[in-house]
This record gives sequence, C-alpha cells and structure tokens, in this order.
Amino acid sequence: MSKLRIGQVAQAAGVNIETIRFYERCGLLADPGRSESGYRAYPPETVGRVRFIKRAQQLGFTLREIGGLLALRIDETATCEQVRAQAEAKLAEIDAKIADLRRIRAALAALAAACVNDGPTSECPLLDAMEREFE
Amino acid sequence: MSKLRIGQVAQAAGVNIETIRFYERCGLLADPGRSESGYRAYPPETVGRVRFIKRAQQLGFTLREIGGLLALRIDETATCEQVRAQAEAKLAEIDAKIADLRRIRAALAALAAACVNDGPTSECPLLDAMEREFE
DNA sequence: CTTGACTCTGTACTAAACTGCAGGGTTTAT
DNA sequence: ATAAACCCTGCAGTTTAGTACAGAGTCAAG
Repeated sequence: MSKLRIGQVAQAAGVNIETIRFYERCGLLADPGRSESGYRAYPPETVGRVRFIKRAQQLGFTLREIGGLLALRIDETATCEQVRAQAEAKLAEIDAKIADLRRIRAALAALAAACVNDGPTSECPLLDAMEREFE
Repeated sequence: MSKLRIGQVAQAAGVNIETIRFYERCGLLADPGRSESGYRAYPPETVGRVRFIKRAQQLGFTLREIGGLLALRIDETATCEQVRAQAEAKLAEIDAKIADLRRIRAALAALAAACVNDGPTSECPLLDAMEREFE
C-alpha cells in the first residue's frame, strides 16, 4: 500500500539513487507513477527487483540479459511456449556457469587444502592445474 | 618449446589481438619476452590463461579480482598461509555465487515446467516468486 | 623483390554501467 | 518561516574492458 520514494528504495536495495533512475531509463524498472508533487512513488516490491538485478549482475549477466529475464514475466503478448523456450536457453547458460564455478572452486579448495607448509607460493602448483583446465 | 606469436594466441583463445596486449598492460599477462625482430613470443600455456580470464569474467569476476586470483600463484614472497586465507575468502564468494545461480536456476526451471498452457505470460507468476527471493 | 599478412608502439575511440553536478522545486522539523 | 533534507530534469564525467586506427617495421610466397 504505502509507496516508497526513490531515496528509500535506493537505501533499502543498497544502491545509489542515480542507479534507480538509470534502471528506469534502461527499461529495467517500469515508470513507478508520481505523487502530486511529481516525486516517483514506488511499490515496495521494487526493492526486491533492484536487488535481483544486482545479484544477477554479480553472476555475470549484463543489464541487457537481465532485461530479457525480467521481460519474460512482463510481455503480455508472449505465449508460454515462447517463454519456455527462452527460459530453457537461459537454463543452459546458467548450468554452464555453475559448472565453471565448480571447477574454479575445486581448484581453489585443493590449493587451500594443499598449502599446509610455510613455503612460498611457487611450491603450490595447483593454480597451474586450474589454468590447464581451460586449455 | 615452440613459442607462439600474438595472433596465434589470440586466435587459439578466441579473443582479439588487442585484448592480449591490453591484458599485458593490466598485468594479467606477464611480459612474454621477444623474438629477435621484437615480436612477442608466448609460451603455449598463455592460451589457457587467457581462456581462464575470459571464463572467470563471464562468472562476474572483474579483471582486478582475476588478477588477485592469478597473483596467488605468482607472488614469491607470500607464504602458503596467506595464500590459503585468500583462497578461502574467494571460496566463500564462489559458494555464494553458486547458491545464487541455483536459486535463479530453480525459478527458471519451475517457470519452464509450469508454462504448459498457451496463455499469456502474466499467468506465470513464478518469476514474481524469484524476485521475492531477493527481498 | 614486391605484395600481403603479420607485428610493433602509441593514441584515440567505444560501449556499458554507473555517478555527479547544476539549478530548480518540495517537505519536514524546529 | 526558514534551514535541512529531500526530490526533479538534463547533461556531463568516470570507470571498466576493450577496439580501432596510424604509421612503421618484418617475414614468407610467388
């Protein structure tokens, strides 16, 4: 019910005010409507959406891709069939990312576990192995 | 043994030649040494390293962070103790990313599975649920 | 022995994603 | 009723991560 002003949204989501306006310009956030005095008046869910955008970004999705994800639930003209196709393409992408992260994770875990002596790093050849993973 | 020239490295790693030189300027790739005529002469492992950088980037690490990862195995003065501490910090970060990806994955999978009718997207409330996950 | 494909340095340009004003109006606490 | 703390638009500046020349040298094939 009670709408939020832009500063409240920004603080709650942990971003700069300008970032909120920037996302609106990019189409990632819909026009929130205005109060009588012309201030943007946001529904509380906006905070969750901004946080979602930030998280997805930290996972390597561009704003354009995130826009694609969000559009899945906005486009009234898309059929579920189209949405499912898009969602499945994204799923494959996400699975690849998870697999890559696990490889890096395994290499780092091995590194951390194997470095028990007090010698210099050059005696820890595990990151070399990690790099070879990607050849 | 047989060294590679910059164009061969770029092609093998699937990046632009300028990107290789850019990574060298940023300290992500060491000075490879030169042939008699002044051409950069790379050891073959360079290809793996460039691919590693690209993959890590697609997972949301900045070049600065990737430099930190790579430095783990280069800094001769660091003790294994320090390396382990850094590696473990990175591990936590990677685990958080994997967890986030899995949440997005689950939401998308549910979306794809549930959209079996031919109605419009607005009847698929699953991405709303995904957003609420991040509140 | 020249043509085409490659490399060099240096500088400048681009795109994405913000971030920060300037110059104005609004709201709220004292 | 006035200062502090908000908000508005519009536009310019910044950072990150490349990309693209220009002008010059190198090398291999025909």
